[in-house]
Amino acid sequence: MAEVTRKALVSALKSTADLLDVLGEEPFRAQAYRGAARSLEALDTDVPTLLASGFEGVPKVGKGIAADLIAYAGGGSFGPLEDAASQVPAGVLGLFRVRGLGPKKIRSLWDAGIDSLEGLREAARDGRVAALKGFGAKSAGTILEAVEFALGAQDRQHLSTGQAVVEGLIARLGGLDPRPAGDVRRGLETVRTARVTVTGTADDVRARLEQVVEGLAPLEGKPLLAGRVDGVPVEVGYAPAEVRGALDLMLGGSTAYRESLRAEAKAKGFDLSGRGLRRGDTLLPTPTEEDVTRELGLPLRPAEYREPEHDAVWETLPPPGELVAVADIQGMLHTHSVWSDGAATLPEMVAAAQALGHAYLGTGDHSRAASYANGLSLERLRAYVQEIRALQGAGLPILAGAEVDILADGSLDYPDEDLLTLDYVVASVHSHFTLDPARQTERLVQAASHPLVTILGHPTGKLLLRRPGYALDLDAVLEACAANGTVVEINANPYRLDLDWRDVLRWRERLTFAVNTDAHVPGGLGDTRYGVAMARKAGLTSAQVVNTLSQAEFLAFVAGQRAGR
DNA sequence: GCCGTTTTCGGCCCGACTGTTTTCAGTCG
Repeated sequence: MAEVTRKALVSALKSTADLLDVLGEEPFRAQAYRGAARSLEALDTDVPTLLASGFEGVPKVGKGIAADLIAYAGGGSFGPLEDAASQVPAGVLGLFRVRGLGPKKIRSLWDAGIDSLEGLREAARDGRVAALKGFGAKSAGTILEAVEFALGAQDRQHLSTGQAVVEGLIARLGGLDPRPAGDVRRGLETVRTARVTVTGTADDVRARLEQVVEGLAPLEGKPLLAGRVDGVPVEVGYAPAEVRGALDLMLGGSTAYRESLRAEAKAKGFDLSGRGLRRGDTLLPTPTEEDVTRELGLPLRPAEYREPEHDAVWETLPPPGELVAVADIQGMLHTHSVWSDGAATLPEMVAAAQALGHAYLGTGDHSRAASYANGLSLERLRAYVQEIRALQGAGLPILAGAEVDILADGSLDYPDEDLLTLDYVVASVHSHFTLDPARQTERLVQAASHPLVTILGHPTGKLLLRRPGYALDLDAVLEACAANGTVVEINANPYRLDLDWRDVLRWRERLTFAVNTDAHVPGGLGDTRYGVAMARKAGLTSAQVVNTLSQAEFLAFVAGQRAGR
Protein backbone atom coordinates (compact mmCIF):
# COMPACT_ATOMS: atom_id res chain seq x y z
CA MET A 1 0.00 0.00 0.00
CA ALA A 2 1.47 3.34 0.86
CA GLU A 3 4.57 1.65 2.24
CA VAL A 4 6.63 -0.15 -0.34
CA THR A 5 6.46 -3.94 0.00
CA ARG A 6 9.38 -6.32 0.07
CA LYS A 7 7.95 -7.81 -3.11
CA ALA A 8 8.19 -4.46 -4.87
CA LEU A 9 11.83 -4.09 -3.81
CA VAL A 10 12.66 -7.60 -5.00
CA SER A 11 10.84 -7.07 -8.26
CA ALA A 12 12.66 -3.78 -8.96
CA LEU A 13 15.99 -5.52 -8.37
CA LYS A 14 15.08 -8.46 -10.58
CA SER A 15 13.83 -6.28 -13.40
CA THR A 16 17.03 -4.28 -13.24
CA ALA A 17 19.06 -7.49 -13.48
CA ASP A 18 16.97 -8.74 -16.43
CA LEU A 19 17.34 -5.49 -18.35
CA LEU A 20 21.10 -5.27 -17.68
CA ASP A 21 21.39 -8.87 -18.91
CA VAL A 22 19.57 -8.02 -22.12
CA LEU A 23 21.78 -4.99 -22.62
CA GLY A 24 24.65 -7.42 -22.11
CA GLU A 25 27.33 -4.90 -21.28
CA GLU A 26 27.75 -5.49 -17.56
CA PRO A 27 26.98 -9.14 -16.81
CA PHE A 28 28.45 -9.04 -13.31
CA ARG A 29 26.55 -5.94 -12.39
CA ALA A 30 23.38 -7.69 -13.51
CA GLN A 31 24.34 -10.65 -11.37
CA ALA A 32 24.84 -8.31 -8.40
CA TYR A 33 21.25 -7.02 -8.66
CA ARG A 34 19.94 -10.55 -9.04
CA GLY A 35 21.94 -11.66 -6.01
CA ALA A 36 20.58 -8.75 -3.98
CA ALA A 37 17.04 -9.68 -5.04
CA ARG A 38 17.48 -13.30 -3.94
CA SER A 39 19.07 -12.26 -0.69
CA LEU A 40 16.23 -9.89 0.11
CA GLU A 41 13.69 -12.56 -0.84
CA ALA A 42 15.26 -15.08 1.51
CA LEU A 43 15.20 -12.66 4.40
CA ASP A 44 12.50 -12.54 7.03
CA THR A 45 13.00 -8.99 8.28
CA ASP A 46 10.16 -6.57 7.52
CA VAL A 47 10.71 -3.60 5.24
CA PRO A 48 10.56 -0.78 7.83
CA THR A 49 13.26 -2.52 9.89
CA LEU A 50 15.41 -2.99 6.80
CA LEU A 51 15.05 0.64 5.84
CA ALA A 52 15.75 1.84 9.36
CA SER A 53 18.98 -0.18 9.45
CA GLY A 54 20.00 0.94 5.95
CA PHE A 55 20.05 -2.76 4.91
CA GLU A 56 23.01 -3.21 7.24
CA GLY A 57 24.13 -6.83 7.26
CA VAL A 58 21.94 -7.93 4.35
CA PRO A 59 24.15 -10.10 2.16
CA LYS A 60 24.70 -8.82 -1.40
CA VAL A 61 23.14 -5.47 -0.61
CA GLY A 62 26.03 -3.04 -0.42
CA LYS A 63 26.11 0.71 0.02
CA GLY A 64 25.11 1.47 -3.58
CA ILE A 65 22.05 -0.75 -3.80
CA ALA A 66 20.99 0.14 -0.26
CA ALA A 67 20.99 3.86 -1.07
CA ASP A 68 18.97 3.30 -4.28
CA LEU A 69 16.46 1.09 -2.44
CA ILE A 70 16.02 3.68 0.30
CA ALA A 71 15.35 6.38 -2.31
CA TYR A 72 12.84 4.07 -3.99
CA ALA A 73 11.05 3.32 -0.71
CA GLY A 74 10.93 7.04 0.00
CA GLY A 75 8.53 7.47 -2.89
CA GLY A 76 10.98 7.98 -5.72
CA SER A 77 11.85 5.56 -8.48
CA PHE A 78 14.52 2.89 -8.41
CA GLY A 79 17.34 4.68 -10.20
CA PRO A 80 19.18 1.73 -11.74
CA LEU A 81 15.92 0.33 -13.11
CA GLU A 82 14.94 3.66 -14.60
CA ASP A 83 18.34 3.97 -16.29
CA ALA A 84 18.20 0.47 -17.76
CA ALA A 85 14.54 0.76 -18.77
CA SER A 86 15.23 3.93 -20.72
CA GLN A 87 17.43 1.90 -23.06
CA VAL A 88 15.00 -0.96 -23.75
CA PRO A 89 11.46 -1.01 -25.25
CA ALA A 90 8.82 -1.41 -22.53
CA GLY A 91 7.55 -4.81 -23.72
CA VAL A 92 10.93 -6.54 -23.67
CA LEU A 93 10.87 -7.09 -19.92
CA GLY A 94 7.66 -9.12 -20.35
CA LEU A 95 9.53 -11.61 -22.53
CA PHE A 96 11.32 -12.89 -19.41
CA ARG A 97 8.02 -14.46 -18.39
CA VAL A 98 8.31 -16.87 -21.31
CA ARG A 99 9.85 -20.18 -20.22
CA GLY A 100 12.93 -21.06 -22.21
CA LEU A 101 13.82 -17.48 -23.03
CA GLY A 102 16.83 -15.94 -21.34
CA PRO A 103 18.68 -12.69 -21.91
CA LYS A 104 20.54 -13.79 -25.05
CA LYS A 105 17.50 -15.11 -26.86
CA ILE A 106 15.49 -12.08 -25.82
CA ARG A 107 18.22 -9.84 -27.19
CA SER A 108 18.06 -11.69 -30.54
CA LEU A 109 14.29 -11.25 -30.63
CA TRP A 110 14.52 -7.56 -29.78
CA ASP A 111 17.16 -7.05 -32.51
CA ALA A 112 14.68 -8.66 -34.92
CA GLY A 113 12.03 -6.12 -33.89
CA ILE A 114 10.09 -8.49 -31.61
CA ASP A 115 9.59 -6.56 -28.37
CA SER A 116 6.36 -7.68 -26.70
CA LEU A 117 4.50 -10.87 -25.76
CA GLU A 118 1.85 -10.21 -28.41
CA GLY A 119 4.51 -9.50 -31.02
CA LEU A 120 6.33 -12.69 -30.08
CA ARG A 121 3.14 -14.73 -30.42
CA GLU A 122 2.64 -13.39 -33.94
CA ALA A 123 6.26 -13.96 -34.91
CA ALA A 124 6.20 -17.52 -33.55
CA ARG A 125 3.07 -18.21 -35.60
CA ASP A 126 4.17 -16.71 -38.90
CA GLY A 127 7.58 -18.35 -39.03
CA ARG A 128 9.73 -15.33 -38.24
CA VAL A 129 11.01 -16.83 -34.99
CA ALA A 130 11.92 -20.16 -36.60
CA ALA A 131 13.95 -18.31 -39.22
CA LEU A 132 16.10 -16.45 -36.69
CA LYS A 133 19.69 -17.55 -36.08
CA GLY A 134 19.83 -19.77 -33.00
CA PHE A 135 16.15 -20.63 -33.22
CA GLY A 136 14.42 -23.39 -35.17
CA ALA A 137 11.02 -24.88 -35.88
CA LYS A 138 11.05 -26.78 -32.60
CA SER A 139 11.92 -23.81 -30.41
CA ALA A 140 9.36 -21.67 -32.26
CA GLY A 141 6.78 -24.28 -31.25
CA THR A 142 7.77 -24.38 -27.58
CA ILE A 143 8.00 -20.58 -27.52
CA LEU A 144 4.47 -20.30 -28.89
CA GLU A 145 3.19 -22.60 -26.15
CA ALA A 146 5.10 -20.72 -23.46
CA VAL A 147 3.92 -17.33 -24.76
CA GLU A 148 0.29 -18.43 -24.67
CA PHE A 149 0.84 -19.53 -21.06
CA ALA A 150 2.46 -16.21 -20.13
CA LEU A 151 -0.34 -14.22 -21.79
CA GLY A 152 -2.93 -16.29 -19.94
CA ALA A 153 -1.15 -15.65 -16.64
CA GLN A 154 -0.53 -11.94 -17.02
CA ASP A 155 -3.78 -10.67 -15.55
CA ARG A 156 -3.77 -12.99 -12.54
CA GLN A 157 -1.88 -12.89 -9.22
CA HIS A 158 -0.87 -15.52 -6.73
CA LEU A 159 -3.34 -16.01 -3.88
CA SER A 160 -0.73 -14.65 -1.45
CA THR A 161 -0.54 -11.39 -3.41
CA GLY A 162 -4.32 -11.05 -3.55
CA GLN A 163 -4.57 -11.87 0.14
CA ALA A 164 -2.03 -9.20 1.06
CA VAL A 165 -3.91 -6.56 -0.95
CA VAL A 166 -7.24 -7.58 0.57
CA GLU A 167 -5.80 -7.45 4.08
CA GLY A 168 -4.33 -4.03 3.36
CA LEU A 169 -7.73 -2.74 2.24
CA ILE A 170 -9.52 -4.26 5.22
CA ALA A 171 -7.07 -2.58 7.59
CA ARG A 172 -8.18 0.78 6.20
CA LEU A 173 -11.90 0.12 6.07
CA GLY A 174 -12.42 0.05 9.82
CA GLY A 175 -15.95 0.76 11.02
CA LEU A 176 -17.53 -0.56 7.80
CA ASP A 177 -17.41 -4.27 8.71
CA PRO A 178 -15.06 -5.07 5.80
CA ARG A 179 -14.85 -8.69 4.63
CA PRO A 180 -12.85 -10.49 1.95
CA ALA A 181 -14.81 -11.28 -1.20
CA GLY A 182 -14.16 -12.74 -4.62
CA ASP A 183 -11.33 -15.15 -5.44
CA VAL A 184 -9.48 -14.43 -2.17
CA ARG A 185 -12.48 -15.25 -0.01
CA ARG A 186 -12.99 -18.52 -1.88
CA GLY A 187 -9.29 -19.36 -1.58
CA LEU A 188 -8.72 -19.74 -5.30
CA GLU A 189 -5.06 -20.43 -6.08
CA THR A 190 -4.80 -17.39 -8.34
CA VAL A 191 -6.68 -14.11 -8.15
CA ARG A 192 -7.79 -11.73 -10.89
CA THR A 193 -9.26 -8.95 -8.75
CA ALA A 194 -8.77 -8.34 -5.02
CA ARG A 195 -12.32 -7.80 -3.74
CA VAL A 196 -13.73 -6.59 -0.43
CA THR A 197 -17.28 -5.81 0.66
CA VAL A 198 -18.37 -3.28 3.29
CA THR A 199 -21.50 -1.95 4.94
CA GLY A 200 -21.69 1.71 3.97
CA THR A 201 -21.74 4.13 1.09
CA ALA A 202 -19.45 5.02 -1.79
CA ASP A 203 -18.41 8.13 0.13
CA ASP A 204 -17.49 6.05 3.19
CA VAL A 205 -15.21 3.92 1.03
CA ARG A 206 -13.75 6.82 -0.90
CA ALA A 207 -12.85 8.67 2.29
CA ARG A 208 -10.85 5.69 3.55
CA LEU A 209 -9.20 4.50 0.34
CA GLU A 210 -8.61 7.53 -1.84
CA GLN A 211 -5.01 7.80 -0.64
CA VAL A 212 -4.12 4.14 -1.14
CA VAL A 213 -6.00 2.96 -4.22
CA GLU A 214 -4.83 4.26 -7.56
CA GLY A 215 -7.57 5.57 -9.86
CA LEU A 216 -10.39 4.81 -7.43
CA ALA A 217 -13.63 5.27 -9.40
CA PRO A 218 -17.19 3.89 -9.54
CA LEU A 219 -17.90 0.94 -11.80
CA GLU A 220 -20.76 1.71 -14.19
CA GLY A 221 -24.11 0.71 -12.75
CA LYS A 222 -22.71 -1.35 -9.89
CA PRO A 223 -22.34 -0.67 -6.14
CA LEU A 224 -18.58 -0.88 -6.53
CA LEU A 225 -15.49 1.32 -6.50
CA ALA A 226 -12.59 -0.02 -8.54
CA GLY A 227 -8.92 0.87 -8.87
CA ARG A 228 -5.47 -0.62 -8.45
CA VAL A 229 -3.06 -1.30 -5.60
CA ASP A 230 0.53 -2.15 -6.56
CA GLY A 231 -0.79 -2.89 -10.05
CA VAL A 232 -3.39 -5.36 -8.76
CA PRO A 233 -7.02 -4.59 -9.74
CA VAL A 234 -9.19 -4.05 -6.67
CA GLU A 235 -12.95 -3.70 -6.21
CA VAL A 236 -14.75 -2.63 -3.08
CA GLY A 237 -18.48 -3.36 -2.97
CA TYR A 238 -20.69 -1.34 -0.63
CA ALA A 239 -24.26 -1.79 0.55
CA PRO A 240 -26.56 -0.75 3.37
CA ALA A 241 -26.80 -3.38 6.11
CA GLU A 242 -30.25 -4.54 4.89
CA VAL A 243 -28.90 -5.79 1.57
CA ARG A 244 -25.37 -6.76 2.57
CA GLY A 245 -26.22 -10.45 2.09
CA ALA A 246 -26.99 -9.99 -1.59
CA LEU A 247 -23.79 -8.01 -2.07
CA ASP A 248 -21.66 -10.64 -0.33
CA LEU A 249 -23.26 -13.39 -2.38
CA MET A 250 -22.82 -11.62 -5.71
CA LEU A 251 -19.20 -10.71 -4.98
CA GLY A 252 -18.41 -13.99 -3.32
CA GLY A 253 -18.91 -16.54 -6.06
CA SER A 254 -17.27 -17.53 -9.33
CA THR A 255 -18.84 -15.92 -12.40
CA ALA A 256 -20.63 -19.18 -13.21
CA TYR A 257 -22.04 -19.51 -9.69
CA ARG A 258 -23.21 -15.88 -9.67
CA GLU A 259 -24.93 -16.23 -13.01
CA SER A 260 -26.59 -19.50 -12.06
CA LEU A 261 -27.95 -17.90 -8.87
CA ARG A 262 -29.30 -14.92 -10.82
CA ALA A 263 -30.93 -17.27 -13.32
CA GLU A 264 -32.54 -19.35 -10.59
CA ALA A 265 -33.77 -16.19 -8.89
CA LYS A 266 -35.23 -14.93 -12.15
CA ALA A 267 -36.99 -18.25 -12.79
CA LYS A 268 -38.67 -17.87 -9.40
CA GLY A 269 -39.77 -14.31 -10.10
CA PHE A 270 -36.96 -12.49 -8.24
CA ASP A 271 -34.32 -10.06 -9.39
CA LEU A 272 -30.96 -10.63 -7.70
CA SER A 273 -28.02 -8.24 -7.96
CA GLY A 274 -25.36 -6.65 -5.78
CA ARG A 275 -27.96 -3.97 -4.98
CA GLY A 276 -30.24 -6.49 -3.35
CA LEU A 277 -32.93 -9.08 -3.87
CA ARG A 278 -36.18 -7.74 -5.34
CA ARG A 279 -39.58 -9.21 -6.02
CA GLY A 280 -41.30 -6.77 -8.33
CA ASP A 281 -40.77 -3.33 -6.80
CA THR A 282 -40.14 -4.66 -3.31
CA LEU A 283 -36.59 -4.80 -1.98
CA LEU A 284 -36.42 -7.77 0.38
CA PRO A 285 -34.31 -7.37 3.54
CA THR A 286 -31.31 -9.69 3.23
CA PRO A 287 -28.61 -8.77 5.77
CA THR A 288 -26.83 -12.12 5.29
CA GLU A 289 -26.18 -14.55 2.46
CA GLU A 290 -28.41 -17.09 4.22
CA ASP A 291 -31.29 -14.60 4.07
CA VAL A 292 -30.94 -14.44 0.28
CA THR A 293 -30.86 -18.17 -0.30
CA ARG A 294 -33.68 -18.76 2.17
CA GLU A 295 -35.91 -16.33 0.25
CA LEU A 296 -34.97 -18.16 -2.95
CA GLY A 297 -35.62 -21.57 -1.40
CA LEU A 298 -32.08 -22.70 -2.17
CA PRO A 299 -29.34 -24.20 -0.01
CA LEU A 300 -26.43 -21.84 0.70
CA ARG A 301 -23.26 -23.11 -0.91
CA PRO A 302 -20.19 -22.54 1.30
CA ALA A 303 -17.69 -20.10 -0.25
CA GLU A 304 -15.10 -22.89 -0.55
CA TYR A 305 -17.40 -24.83 -2.85
CA ARG A 306 -18.45 -22.18 -5.35
CA GLU A 307 -16.33 -23.21 -8.36
CA PRO A 308 -17.76 -25.05 -11.37
CA GLU A 309 -15.78 -28.15 -10.30
CA HIS A 310 -17.96 -28.33 -7.18
CA ASP A 311 -21.31 -28.20 -8.98
CA ALA A 312 -21.93 -31.94 -9.00
CA VAL A 313 -20.40 -32.83 -5.63
CA TRP A 314 -20.64 -29.99 -3.15
CA GLU A 315 -23.72 -31.26 -1.37
CA THR A 316 -21.85 -34.48 -0.53
CA LEU A 317 -18.86 -32.63 0.96
CA PRO A 318 -18.43 -31.80 4.67
CA PRO A 319 -19.78 -28.44 5.89
CA PRO A 320 -17.10 -25.76 6.48
CA GLY A 321 -17.08 -26.33 10.24
CA GLU A 322 -15.85 -29.88 9.69
CA LEU A 323 -13.09 -29.02 7.22
CA VAL A 324 -9.43 -29.04 8.15
CA ALA A 325 -8.33 -25.67 9.59
CA VAL A 326 -4.97 -23.98 10.13
CA ALA A 327 -5.25 -24.66 13.87
CA ASP A 328 -5.47 -28.42 13.20
CA ILE A 329 -1.98 -28.55 11.70
CA GLN A 330 0.48 -29.96 14.25
CA GLY A 331 3.68 -29.99 12.24
CA MET A 332 5.25 -29.49 8.86
CA LEU A 333 6.80 -32.50 7.14
CA HIS A 334 8.81 -30.72 4.47
CA THR A 335 10.99 -27.76 5.44
CA HIS A 336 14.52 -26.62 4.61
CA SER A 337 17.40 -25.29 6.69
CA VAL A 338 20.95 -24.05 6.19
CA TRP A 339 21.90 -27.72 5.74
CA SER A 340 20.73 -27.29 2.13
CA ASP A 341 19.18 -24.15 0.63
CA GLY A 342 17.24 -22.79 3.61
CA ALA A 343 18.14 -19.57 5.41
CA ALA A 344 17.78 -20.64 9.05
CA THR A 345 19.33 -23.24 11.32
CA LEU A 346 17.32 -26.23 12.55
CA PRO A 347 16.83 -24.77 16.05
CA GLU A 348 15.67 -21.48 14.49
CA MET A 349 13.16 -23.31 12.32
CA VAL A 350 11.88 -25.28 15.31
CA ALA A 351 11.46 -22.07 17.30
CA ALA A 352 9.56 -20.47 14.42
CA ALA A 353 7.27 -23.51 14.13
CA GLN A 354 6.57 -23.42 17.86
CA ALA A 355 5.84 -19.70 17.73
CA LEU A 356 3.18 -20.51 15.10
CA GLY A 357 1.61 -23.03 17.45
CA HIS A 358 2.96 -26.14 15.74
CA ALA A 359 3.80 -29.01 18.06
CA TYR A 360 6.87 -30.10 16.10
CA LEU A 361 8.96 -29.49 12.99
CA GLY A 362 9.68 -32.08 10.32
CA THR A 363 12.82 -31.33 8.34
CA GLY A 364 13.28 -32.02 4.64
CA ASP A 365 16.61 -30.81 3.33
CA HIS A 366 17.67 -31.63 -0.23
CA SER A 367 19.50 -34.77 -1.29
CA ARG A 368 22.84 -34.95 -3.08
CA ALA A 369 21.54 -34.75 -6.67
CA ALA A 370 20.19 -31.26 -5.94
CA SER A 371 23.67 -29.76 -6.12
CA TYR A 372 22.35 -26.31 -7.07
CA ALA A 373 20.47 -26.35 -3.73
CA ASN A 374 23.46 -27.48 -1.66
CA GLY A 375 21.98 -30.98 -1.40
CA LEU A 376 23.40 -33.27 1.28
CA SER A 377 26.15 -35.71 0.34
CA LEU A 378 25.94 -39.06 2.13
CA GLU A 379 28.54 -37.83 4.57
CA ARG A 380 26.65 -34.59 5.28
CA LEU A 381 23.38 -36.50 5.50
CA ARG A 382 24.87 -38.48 8.40
CA ALA A 383 25.97 -35.31 10.16
CA TYR A 384 22.54 -33.78 9.56
CA VAL A 385 20.73 -36.74 11.09
CA GLN A 386 23.21 -36.67 13.94
CA GLU A 387 22.41 -33.02 14.67
CA ILE A 388 18.69 -33.76 14.62
CA ARG A 389 19.14 -36.69 17.02
CA ALA A 390 21.16 -34.43 19.31
CA LEU A 391 18.43 -31.78 19.23
CA GLN A 392 15.85 -34.46 20.02
CA GLY A 393 18.05 -35.52 22.90
CA ALA A 394 17.96 -31.95 24.14
CA GLY A 395 14.16 -32.08 24.09
CA LEU A 396 13.41 -30.23 20.84
CA PRO A 397 10.33 -31.46 18.95
CA ILE A 398 11.98 -32.21 15.61
CA LEU A 399 11.82 -35.08 13.13
CA ALA A 400 14.50 -36.17 10.68
CA GLY A 401 13.24 -36.14 7.12
CA ALA A 402 14.77 -35.35 3.76
CA GLU A 403 13.45 -34.25 0.41
CA VAL A 404 15.06 -36.93 -1.70
CA ASP A 405 15.32 -36.45 -5.45
CA ILE A 406 13.56 -38.90 -7.71
CA LEU A 407 16.21 -39.64 -10.34
CA ALA A 408 15.46 -39.92 -14.05
CA ASP A 409 14.97 -43.69 -13.84
CA GLY A 410 12.55 -43.47 -10.90
CA SER A 411 15.09 -44.59 -8.30
CA LEU A 412 15.86 -42.47 -5.24
CA ASP A 413 18.95 -40.37 -4.66
CA TYR A 414 20.03 -42.27 -1.50
CA PRO A 415 20.48 -46.00 -0.88
CA ASP A 416 17.84 -47.66 1.30
CA GLU A 417 20.19 -48.06 4.26
CA ASP A 418 20.64 -44.29 4.40
CA LEU A 419 16.94 -43.62 3.94
CA LEU A 420 16.35 -45.89 6.93
CA THR A 421 18.33 -43.53 9.17
CA LEU A 422 15.56 -40.92 8.64
CA ASP A 423 12.19 -40.77 10.36
CA TYR A 424 10.40 -40.35 7.03
CA VAL A 425 11.11 -39.59 3.38
CA VAL A 426 9.66 -37.00 1.01
CA ALA A 427 10.39 -37.89 -2.62
CA SER A 428 10.29 -35.13 -5.23
CA VAL A 429 11.20 -34.43 -8.84
CA HIS A 430 13.65 -31.57 -9.48
CA SER A 431 15.14 -32.53 -12.84
CA HIS A 432 14.28 -34.15 -16.18
CA PHE A 433 10.99 -32.34 -16.56
CA THR A 434 10.66 -33.17 -20.22
CA LEU A 435 10.72 -36.96 -20.35
CA ASP A 436 8.06 -38.36 -22.62
CA PRO A 437 4.81 -38.81 -20.69
CA ALA A 438 4.97 -42.60 -20.51
CA ARG A 439 8.48 -42.58 -19.03
CA GLN A 440 7.62 -39.70 -16.69
CA THR A 441 4.58 -41.59 -15.43
CA GLU A 442 6.59 -44.77 -14.91
CA ARG A 443 9.26 -42.79 -13.08
CA LEU A 444 6.78 -41.31 -10.59
CA VAL A 445 4.83 -44.55 -10.21
CA GLN A 446 8.08 -46.26 -9.27
CA ALA A 447 8.95 -43.59 -6.71
CA ALA A 448 5.43 -43.58 -5.26
CA SER A 449 5.71 -47.37 -4.89
CA HIS A 450 9.10 -47.30 -3.16
CA PRO A 451 8.77 -49.06 0.22
CA LEU A 452 10.51 -46.22 2.09
CA VAL A 453 8.77 -43.22 0.53
CA THR A 454 6.40 -41.59 3.00
CA ILE A 455 5.24 -38.59 0.98
CA LEU A 456 5.28 -37.70 -2.71
CA GLY A 457 6.38 -34.03 -2.79
CA HIS A 458 4.85 -31.41 -5.14
CA PRO A 459 3.57 -34.17 -7.45
CA THR A 460 3.19 -32.29 -10.75
CA GLY A 461 6.04 -29.76 -10.51
CA LYS A 462 3.86 -26.91 -11.72
CA LEU A 463 4.63 -23.32 -10.77
CA LEU A 464 1.49 -21.20 -10.75
CA LEU A 465 1.43 -18.54 -13.48
CA ARG A 466 4.93 -19.65 -14.56
CA ARG A 467 4.89 -23.17 -15.91
CA PRO A 468 2.52 -26.11 -16.20
CA GLY A 469 3.44 -29.40 -14.54
CA TYR A 470 5.40 -32.07 -16.38
CA ALA A 471 3.49 -34.15 -18.88
CA LEU A 472 2.37 -37.42 -17.28
CA ASP A 473 -0.63 -39.57 -16.48
CA LEU A 474 -1.38 -38.09 -13.06
CA ASP A 475 -4.14 -40.56 -12.26
CA ALA A 476 -1.74 -43.47 -12.76
CA VAL A 477 0.66 -41.86 -10.27
CA LEU A 478 -2.09 -41.20 -7.73
CA GLU A 479 -3.34 -44.76 -8.21
CA ALA A 480 0.16 -45.96 -7.22
CA CYS A 481 0.00 -43.70 -4.13
CA ALA A 482 -3.36 -45.17 -3.21
CA ALA A 483 -2.14 -48.73 -3.72
CA ASN A 484 0.95 -48.17 -1.55
CA GLY A 485 -0.50 -45.88 1.08
CA THR A 486 1.87 -43.14 -0.04
CA VAL A 487 0.89 -39.71 1.26
CA VAL A 488 0.41 -37.01 -1.39
CA GLU A 489 1.67 -33.52 -0.67
CA ILE A 490 -0.41 -30.41 -1.01
CA ASN A 491 2.53 -28.04 -1.25
CA ALA A 492 1.42 -24.85 0.50
CA ASN A 493 3.96 -22.56 -1.11
CA PRO A 494 1.71 -19.99 -2.83
CA TYR A 495 3.79 -20.31 -5.99
CA ARG A 496 3.08 -24.04 -6.17
CA LEU A 497 -0.12 -25.20 -4.42
CA ASP A 498 0.60 -28.58 -5.93
CA LEU A 499 -1.26 -31.09 -5.93
CA ASP A 500 -4.02 -28.96 -7.50
CA TRP A 501 -7.13 -28.88 -5.28
CA ARG A 502 -9.22 -30.12 -8.21
CA ASP A 503 -7.21 -33.34 -8.26
CA VAL A 504 -7.36 -33.57 -4.47
CA LEU A 505 -11.14 -33.23 -4.76
CA ARG A 506 -11.30 -36.09 -7.27
CA TRP A 507 -9.08 -38.35 -5.17
CA ARG A 508 -10.15 -37.27 -1.68
CA GLU A 509 -11.72 -40.57 -0.74
CA ARG A 510 -8.77 -42.76 -1.72
CA LEU A 511 -5.70 -40.85 -0.56
CA THR A 512 -4.10 -39.33 2.52
CA PHE A 513 -2.56 -35.87 2.13
CA ALA A 514 0.07 -33.73 3.82
CA VAL A 515 -0.16 -29.93 3.82
CA ASN A 516 3.50 -28.88 3.67
CA THR A 517 4.95 -25.40 3.37
CA ASP A 518 8.32 -26.43 1.90
CA ALA A 519 9.52 -23.41 3.94
CA HIS A 520 13.04 -22.15 3.18
CA VAL A 521 12.84 -19.36 5.78
CA PRO A 522 11.08 -19.23 9.17
CA GLY A 523 8.42 -16.91 7.72
CA GLY A 524 7.67 -19.51 5.05
CA LEU A 525 5.96 -21.65 7.71
CA GLY A 526 3.12 -19.11 7.59
CA ASP A 527 2.22 -20.37 4.11
CA THR A 528 0.33 -23.16 5.87
CA ARG A 529 -2.83 -21.09 5.39
CA TYR A 530 -2.66 -21.36 1.59
CA GLY A 531 -2.24 -25.13 1.64
CA VAL A 532 -5.10 -25.42 4.12
CA ALA A 533 -7.25 -23.25 1.83
CA MET A 534 -6.63 -25.75 -0.98
CA ALA A 535 -7.43 -28.70 1.28
CA ARG A 536 -10.68 -27.02 2.26
CA LYS A 537 -11.67 -26.42 -1.35
CA ALA A 538 -11.15 -30.14 -1.86
CA GLY A 539 -13.43 -30.96 1.07
CA LEU A 540 -10.75 -32.52 3.29
CA THR A 541 -11.25 -33.05 7.01
CA SER A 542 -8.32 -33.25 9.43
CA ALA A 543 -8.62 -37.07 9.36
CA GLN A 544 -7.42 -36.97 5.76
CA VAL A 545 -4.39 -34.76 6.48
CA VAL A 546 -1.50 -36.65 8.02
CA ASN A 547 0.20 -33.67 9.61
CA THR A 548 -2.74 -33.03 11.88
CA LEU A 549 -1.31 -36.00 13.80
CA SER A 550 0.92 -35.49 16.83
CA GLN A 551 4.61 -36.26 16.44
CA ALA A 552 4.22 -39.69 18.06
CA GLU A 553 1.12 -40.49 16.03
CA PHE A 554 2.88 -39.54 12.83
CA LEU A 555 5.83 -41.83 13.61
CA ALA A 556 3.36 -44.63 14.26
CA PHE A 557 1.70 -43.81 10.96
CA VAL A 558 5.04 -44.16 9.13
CA ALA A 559 5.70 -47.49 10.85
CA GLY A 560 2.26 -48.72 9.84
CA GLN A 561 2.71 -47.51 6.28
CA ARG A 562 6.00 -49.40 5.95
CA ALA A 563 4.62 -52.53 7.61
CA GLY A 564 1.70 -52.56 5.18
CA ARG A 565 3.91 -52.68 2.09
C1' DG B 1 27.69 -3.87 -7.88
C1' DC B 2 29.35 -6.86 -4.07
C1' DC B 3 32.76 -9.24 -1.64
C1' DG B 4 36.96 -10.48 0.52
C1' DT B 5 41.28 -9.52 1.22
C1' DT B 6 48.01 -11.48 0.12
C1' DT B 7 43.30 -3.99 1.71
C1' DT B 8 41.90 -1.60 -2.92
C1' DC B 9 41.41 -4.77 -7.12
C1' DG B 10 40.05 -9.44 -9.27
C1' DG B 11 36.63 -12.69 -9.34
C1' DC B 12 31.86 -13.49 -9.41
C1' DC B 13 28.13 -21.53 -8.81
C1' DC B 14 27.77 -25.36 -11.69
C1' DG B 15 26.16 -29.72 -13.81
C1' DA B 16 22.89 -31.24 -17.05
C1' DC B 17 19.96 -30.80 -20.70
C1' DT B 18 18.04 -29.06 -25.18
C1' DG B 19 18.06 -27.56 -29.68
C1' DT B 20 20.78 -26.08 -32.96
C1' DT B 21 24.81 -27.10 -34.05
C1' DT B 22 28.71 -29.93 -36.28
C1' DT B 23 31.43 -28.70 -31.27
C1' DC B 24 28.42 -25.38 -28.48
C1' DA B 25 25.44 -21.56 -26.60
C1' DG B 26 21.72 -20.76 -23.74
C1' DT B 27 18.66 -21.96 -20.06
C1' DC B 28 17.31 -24.11 -15.85
C1' DG B 29 17.13 -25.63 -11.12
